[in-house]
Amino acid sequence: MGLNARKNLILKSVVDDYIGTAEPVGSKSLVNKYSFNVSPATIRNEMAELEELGYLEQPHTSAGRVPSDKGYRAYVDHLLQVEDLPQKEAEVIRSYLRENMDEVTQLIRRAASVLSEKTDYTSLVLSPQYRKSHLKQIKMLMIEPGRALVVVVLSAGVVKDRLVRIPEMLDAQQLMQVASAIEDGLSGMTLDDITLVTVAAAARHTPLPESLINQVMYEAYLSIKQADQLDLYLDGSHRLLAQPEFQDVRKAHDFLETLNRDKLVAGYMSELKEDQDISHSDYENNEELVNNGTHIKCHAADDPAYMVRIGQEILLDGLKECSFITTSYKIGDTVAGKIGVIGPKRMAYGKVISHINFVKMTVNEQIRRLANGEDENGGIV
Amino acid sequence: MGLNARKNLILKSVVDDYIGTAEPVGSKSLVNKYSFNVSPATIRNEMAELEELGYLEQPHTSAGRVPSDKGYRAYVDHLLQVEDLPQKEAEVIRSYLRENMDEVTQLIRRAASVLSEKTDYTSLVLSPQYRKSHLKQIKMLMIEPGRALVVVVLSAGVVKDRLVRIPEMLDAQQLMQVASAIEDGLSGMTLDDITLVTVAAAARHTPLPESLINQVMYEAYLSIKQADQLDLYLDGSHRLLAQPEFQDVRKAHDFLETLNRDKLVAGYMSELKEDQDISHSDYENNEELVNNGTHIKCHAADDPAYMVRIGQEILLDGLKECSFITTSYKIGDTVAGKIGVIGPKRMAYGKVISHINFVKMTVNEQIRRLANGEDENGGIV
DNA sequence: TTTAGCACTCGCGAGTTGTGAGTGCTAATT
DNA sequence: AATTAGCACTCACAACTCGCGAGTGCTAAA
Repeated sequence: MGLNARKNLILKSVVDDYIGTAEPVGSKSLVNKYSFNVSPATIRNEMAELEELGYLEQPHTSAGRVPSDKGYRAYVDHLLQVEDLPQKEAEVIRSYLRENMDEVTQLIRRAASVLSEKTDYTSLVLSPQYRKSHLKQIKMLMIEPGRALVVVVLSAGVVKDRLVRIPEMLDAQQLMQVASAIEDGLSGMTLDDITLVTVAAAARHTPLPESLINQVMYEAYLSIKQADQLDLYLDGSHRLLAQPEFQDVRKAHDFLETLNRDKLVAGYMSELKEDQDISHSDYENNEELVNNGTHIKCHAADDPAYMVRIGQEILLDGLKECSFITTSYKIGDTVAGKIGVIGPKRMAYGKVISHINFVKMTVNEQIRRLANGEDENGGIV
Repeated sequence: MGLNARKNLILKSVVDDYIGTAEPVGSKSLVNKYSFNVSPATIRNEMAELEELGYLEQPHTSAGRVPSDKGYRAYVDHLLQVEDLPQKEAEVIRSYLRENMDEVTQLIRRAASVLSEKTDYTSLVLSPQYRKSHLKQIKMLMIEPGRALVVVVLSAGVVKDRLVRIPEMLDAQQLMQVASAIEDGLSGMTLDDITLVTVAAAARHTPLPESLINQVMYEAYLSIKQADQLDLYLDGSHRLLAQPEFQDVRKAHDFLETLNRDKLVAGYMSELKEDQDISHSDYENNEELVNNGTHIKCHAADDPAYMVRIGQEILLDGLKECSFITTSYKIGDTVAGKIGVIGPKRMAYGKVISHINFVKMTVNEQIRRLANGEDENGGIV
């Protein structure tokens, strides 16, 4: 199932053109715009074959042709060369992500915002998952009788906290005792491994009566568990309404409705795996195209590793008319959240990928900075 | 500029009908549906007069008529009787807002979500503003050398915190010293009154060298200032796309674009005043309608106090085709955030108002519970 | 004051037609 | 064998017409 060079070129041109115009592209206009040195008739024959092979489809007889999901897939996997971001653009983004930045949450929000703005599509950012992180500290701070702040510090250098109620008769001294008992018992464990039982066991190493401890212990447990809650940040959801494929309000409605179901989307995103099928195949130098039609390719060259889902490959119902490009950012070694851009299948893949890669790199860099306590200019404070 | 009883009835019927159908309503269908005991011709004459007075308008000659902003205003101010929520519906909402609730933020989010779902419009909830609250405590908790958590406790019983960097050489002991010096100097002041100067003055009551203190002091200041940051929660923005007035994608786009500008919308909402012009006027018992055409009425009977902005009265550009109903909820005595529903001008005012009132009451109630440490069933823990 | 009657208006949907960009097929050309 | 000119055909789309229906305002009679 290989394609010759000319078919590749035609396929690429069709996709490029369709990305630009959103109009079915025909043989004649193709010849005009891309200065092939063959006649429209030849292109026609080739296009007919491409259609037979499943890379193109016709909305109706005697309109031009439109890429199929498979066509987009081939385009993304083999025909697209991703360029680096222009220096100037890169600088703008970098400085926006550096300025006055002191919390991971804020960084992530800005990443979403800048991605959406620069690509003109909708961006999605998933907060990091801490399930595999280790608990480093757990402190409890008395706010007033009956209320305390539980502070959970994780190995990745991340701090989460939560306001809780505690028994009125517990004083600050006693609260600290319980907290440090729990900390002693749990520190070093991963969040996944901490259960109500382990917390209870740890808390029991205290001279205080159980009646006092129980509630504190339970709240501590909840606070720890809450630390790895997934948050989703969405930005620029209005932008897709400007795309011609969403002129139909019903589609726009369904799209937005799906996106607004945070938990569903967050769950889906967190399940996405990058390390799927990285066989670069024997495709090379635009000479031959190999595609088994189902595999999802991922560019694993470590740094610019992104993943593209096209159309039906997206398992969320309202988004099957879209393409979704994601990549992971890291806190520490393993903990990672995801950054993504969603747009029409007809999206400007090259542009989006280069932006998403750059944002991912900058976010990683910046997170490292925040953790190491460097200031905005890279020096140590 | 009074209206007689029949004109009022006609106006009310027109608005009711238009709310239901989104179609211009004509004299004949009006007579059919609402069993007036006069002929269409009479209604026509009355409607013509209502148009002359500015309460109705015609999209084009020989279509039916549609309420003008002024018409909606009269409807809302004088013709609408707001009913209480059915017991059953109320119970559903109340239990949803009570279940597993332990943070104000979570409560507010749920309030937005339930409001949007039950009304089928878009809801907006503004976090409380703490500018007038007093600082009660400020604690600093050492996380690791060079990093600390600043915890700010306000009079309303609200706790905010923020992760900051501090000089590496500062130890836990010293950090506490600085923190308690600042707390001593500032506690009792309102957030509005705290400035960099007052913080600096407070921090100076410490034996530590200035070089160490300065950064800590500055971070403390920022943390305090950040505590009264406005947050906006938006829910159900897709729902308005189902309304016929947003079939035009451009309108939908503009609407969403405006709503997505959090800071703009939050700023606008926070400026909204309820205590504007409460002259109930001499209108009574559907006998006479008085309206100066510009004033914005507000129902100030303390508990169900809401405010309605219609069309042009909304000062945000993308929302001038909408109506916006807001009310305030309270934390403690003075600190308040806002709850709002935005929909087409043709919105089901009665339904929305009764929902918003109930949600507001329940939120108030629930906040009191959270602050007093009562559990979900109303008992003391 | 109300209403019947009437001429008038105008959006809307259905039907018609022309145009243009596209197609596939075939036969001639390279 | 691959390419291309030529041609008949298809089909979405925009423009136009036309009739219908629901609405109007006005006038004159009840």
